[in-house]
Amino acid sequence: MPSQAEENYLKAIFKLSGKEQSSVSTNAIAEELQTKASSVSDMVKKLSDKDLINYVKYQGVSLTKKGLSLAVHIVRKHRLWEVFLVNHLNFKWDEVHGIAEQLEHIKSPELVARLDAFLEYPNYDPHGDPIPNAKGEFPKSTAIPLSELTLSSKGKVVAVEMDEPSFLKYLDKLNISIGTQVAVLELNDFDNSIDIKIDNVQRHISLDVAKNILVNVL
Amino acid sequence: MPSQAEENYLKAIFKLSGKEQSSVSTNAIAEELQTKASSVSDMVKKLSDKDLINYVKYQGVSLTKKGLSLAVHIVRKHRLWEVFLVNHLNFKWDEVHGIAEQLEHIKSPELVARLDAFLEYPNYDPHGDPIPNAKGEFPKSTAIPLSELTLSSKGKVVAVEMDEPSFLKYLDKLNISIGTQVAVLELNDFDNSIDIKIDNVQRHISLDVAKNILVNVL
DNA sequence: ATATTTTTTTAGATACGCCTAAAAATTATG
DNA sequence: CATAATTTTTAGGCGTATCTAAAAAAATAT
Repeated sequence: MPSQAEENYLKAIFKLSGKEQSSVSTNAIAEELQTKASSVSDMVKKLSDKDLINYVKYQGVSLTKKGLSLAVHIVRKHRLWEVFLVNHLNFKWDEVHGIAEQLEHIKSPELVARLDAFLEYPNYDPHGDPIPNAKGEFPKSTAIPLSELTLSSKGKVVAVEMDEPSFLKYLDKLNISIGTQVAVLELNDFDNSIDIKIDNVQRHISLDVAKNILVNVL
Repeated sequence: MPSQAEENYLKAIFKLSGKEQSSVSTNAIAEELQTKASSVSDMVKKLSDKDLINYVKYQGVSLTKKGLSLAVHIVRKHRLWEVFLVNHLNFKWDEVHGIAEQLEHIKSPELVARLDAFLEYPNYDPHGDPIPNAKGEFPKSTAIPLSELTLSSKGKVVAVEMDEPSFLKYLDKLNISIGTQVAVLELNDFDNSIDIKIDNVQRHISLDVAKNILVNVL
């Protein structure tokens, strides 16, 4: 049974690997987990011994089948708990990440199954992130980053890809939440910022922000 | 902030101290936590340094005000989660202890407050154990062990004082649950066992079992 | 292609929480 | 009350997870 620290490493590697599950560097993991590269080197050796990651010295790491399955299951628990916190305990979307980080380590398959049922098998968490099912399969998505919308096209916000409370509060201020419709008014070449219309109000957002907002093209 | 291990020690000391919060021996703690006396000696020193327990070598330990407050708060979390698991996730009363042992260590005062509200401020957990409020105050109780009922008196089961699944399943088999009415038919002096009537069926229970069932005299 | 910079690993240390074995203190017994 | 039995503590060790500092490897630049 993986320790809490091990689980956090697996989750970080999963997150950093992205869709293509590409190789991840020691430094990137250290940055993600706010720790030192030397600590990562140590841990990576252990995870490799346990056959949870593929690791060749100086060449980064990737998850094995076993490691991937574990990582996905932790993500599943994290997101299910977030749904519970927001939908049933009335937390706001920017308040739940830290608590879910703790809850995701609770070990009880039965609990996960019953929580999932209690929540009525949600497909997305409060940030619009997909929740893998018990088999580890993610719901299909056709969402693209807002930053890739073309001029004068429209989109509906379906997810945000950053959990930092400050970012989420910023979106609240802009009146952007899951379901919000946006229209692209202007693409500014010089800094790649975008002018958008929300609820008939014009807003200006940076590339960094636009990259972290996922939309379905309308 | 106390570690998970420290919290478990505080909880064990609280439990063993009983109502009068009397002094607890190293060995008793080791037994309760299924660990070695030497480990307890180590930990007890640390908790004493942190001013969470009173500790004089070779003379057992007791909780300080600070330690007591922490212990009560952990008990509060444990029991609130048990209510959630049974009332909302449909677990049976013998299935929740282990899961609650994990959940009780989640650190978020806001979560506890909201969970409490969601559960509608319960006073008792699924085993009938009292749930302290946010201030750490326990609901008053006039319950006594079934073993202290007098001949031909009646009582209503309000709590059971043992979490072991095997014990709880045994009670299920006897048709004893919270709310069950029992009448004392016979007190057997030789082994202190008791004959009781439940739902018009006669049952025979040992002193050990009777001690762990709390009743209100009717 | 050699030197410099960056990344990664190793070496050695620390805190935590546990263990076994042995010593010390306390309690029980003849 | 002295000796035996029990309880508790200490001493020393181990695994986990972290760190700093130094060495090694890889990537970059001149």
